[in-house]
Amino acid sequence: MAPTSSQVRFFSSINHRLHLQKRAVLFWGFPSSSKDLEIPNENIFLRNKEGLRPFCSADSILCSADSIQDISFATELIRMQHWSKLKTHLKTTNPTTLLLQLFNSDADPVLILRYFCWSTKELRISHSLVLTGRLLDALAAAKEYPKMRSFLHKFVKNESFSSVSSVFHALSMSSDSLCHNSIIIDMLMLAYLKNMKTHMGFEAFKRAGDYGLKLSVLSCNQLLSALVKEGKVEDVEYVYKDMRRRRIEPNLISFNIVINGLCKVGKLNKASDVMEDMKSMAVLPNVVTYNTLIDGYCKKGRIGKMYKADAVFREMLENGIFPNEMTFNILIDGFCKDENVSAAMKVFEEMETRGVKAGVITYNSLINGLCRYGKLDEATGLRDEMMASGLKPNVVTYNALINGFCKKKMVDKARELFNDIAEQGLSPSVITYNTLIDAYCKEGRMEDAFALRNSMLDRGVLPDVSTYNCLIAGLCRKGNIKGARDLTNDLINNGLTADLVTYNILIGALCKDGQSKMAVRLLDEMFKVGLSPSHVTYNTLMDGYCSKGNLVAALNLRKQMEKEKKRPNIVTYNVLIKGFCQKGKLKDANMLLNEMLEKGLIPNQTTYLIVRAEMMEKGFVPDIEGHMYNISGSS
DNA sequence: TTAGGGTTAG
Repeated sequence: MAPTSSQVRFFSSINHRLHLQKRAVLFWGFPSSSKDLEIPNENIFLRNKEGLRPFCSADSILCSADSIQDISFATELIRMQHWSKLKTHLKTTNPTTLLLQLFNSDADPVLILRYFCWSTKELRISHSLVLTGRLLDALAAAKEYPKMRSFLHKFVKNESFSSVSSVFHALSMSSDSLCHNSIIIDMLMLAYLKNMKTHMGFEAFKRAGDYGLKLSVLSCNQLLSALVKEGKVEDVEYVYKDMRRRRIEPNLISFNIVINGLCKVGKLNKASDVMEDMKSMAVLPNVVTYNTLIDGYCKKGRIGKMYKADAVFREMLENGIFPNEMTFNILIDGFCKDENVSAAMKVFEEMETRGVKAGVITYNSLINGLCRYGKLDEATGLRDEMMASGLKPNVVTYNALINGFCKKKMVDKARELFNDIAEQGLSPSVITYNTLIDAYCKEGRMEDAFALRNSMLDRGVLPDVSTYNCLIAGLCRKGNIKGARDLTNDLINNGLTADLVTYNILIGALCKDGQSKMAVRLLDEMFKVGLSPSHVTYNTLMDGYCSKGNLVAALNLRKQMEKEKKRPNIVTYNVLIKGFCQKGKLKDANMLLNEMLEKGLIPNQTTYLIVRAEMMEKGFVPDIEGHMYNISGSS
């Protein structure tokens, strides 16, 4: 069989490509030794005087009567799955040559696939990427899509060394059908995504564009969704723009995913823009779109966020989209977290007016809101109301209540609720344990805390990094820094990773102990392990330096913080103002106070207390007359 | 293939 025109086109640069291929080790299977990594020569086309000619061509294989008999015999063995007989047959025939013969004889692609997989597994043969591409092309031509999917899934799962670029390269060598290659790459991208190899899926998306292959919206949506879950919103924006450039029309789901991604990182204006985009493309926002945007404003909005969330809700109603339970849950939770439980209760009433039934999550949000502000009787009452309406509290309901009692320092009452959980046929979650463990630690009852940690192990609930953080913080409060360090090592030995909170706790403890230098070492360590220090980290360290009177070091940290694109917040100013006041530098403190106000930061109760205690009592009148109203905050 | 609730650090 002569090479096709595309093969000729391709193989005009075969020598160069083969050289590259050998260097890049392009295989789909499992090499068992370095020897297996050598390129098999069955695929090599040799240059002769006439031009290009396959080494294993029709002349050399299929024109001999023996070969035809051989291939029919082998095909039959594969069809019957007589593998031991085929193994005997292969003592005289190279397995890869047989594969080529199967391709050239136009055998049923499903049979070729069967042989391909068997020879990979049983004979430990690593078929080249090009041959694998050829198999996929044959399967695509036969529209054997489920088989392709399952093959690609296994390939991606087992393949640990083939780069995305090598796969594309090989595919361009093995098939000249844009249509088949598009289908193959579309499925390959999905396989990467399903195997949690999002970065490879993203690369496949980009390369598909370079190669002019068309991807489906469905697969692009999966990519967008995976990127959102990994928090890679810049990549989400790239894919979204590129989809439009490549004329892959985004559908409602694509828009919803993109809006969600943007909302999750607080890019609310961009999210609104995307909503306008979709309208201009005649894709009308649905209840999910509105819920996503409302939730974005609730969770990531700044000043007046609930006003904006409510405005989006009203717009939704005007556009004739009916809110569902989730819409109300989002608003209720938003108002509760905005310290406005009464507004949340109004939404709860509106929900009923509009005929939307409250669910467990609705009650949980309200109960949690009430608990956060110490309204335990109302919270418990709502739990009873919930049960009366036929809804069964779940572990989240209990966690909210337990947390409420713990915050009110009623730990024994919280423990009673904890015991109720099992009676109700529910199981405490790791969060239930963490909440109680933290409460014990805060009361200094370390023995009870550790006993609870042990009992969770007995019940098969694995402690997570938060469990350790609560205990580490407990030990630090007792001044037991060594114990805290040991427990941190224990955390690591148990296969967990210290997180931002762990570092903040340890840094705080070291600062409190006067060991600011050691604390800064931990800050450096954070960068090394790829953790980004937060406001809490910097503020804690600055507080440590200020307590030691080292204002220069504290101000340097503020500079470093700003370099890291962290704008000083209210706590930063409170820490610095307190530091300057304690050093008697009241004018500097006052300058900081004004700077804070100029930046639009509204001083809180702590600021007020510092100013009153440190400045006014020393006879210094802060230059903030017009702002005193703000400073007293609640006045 | 898209949207909601509970824990830890200043």
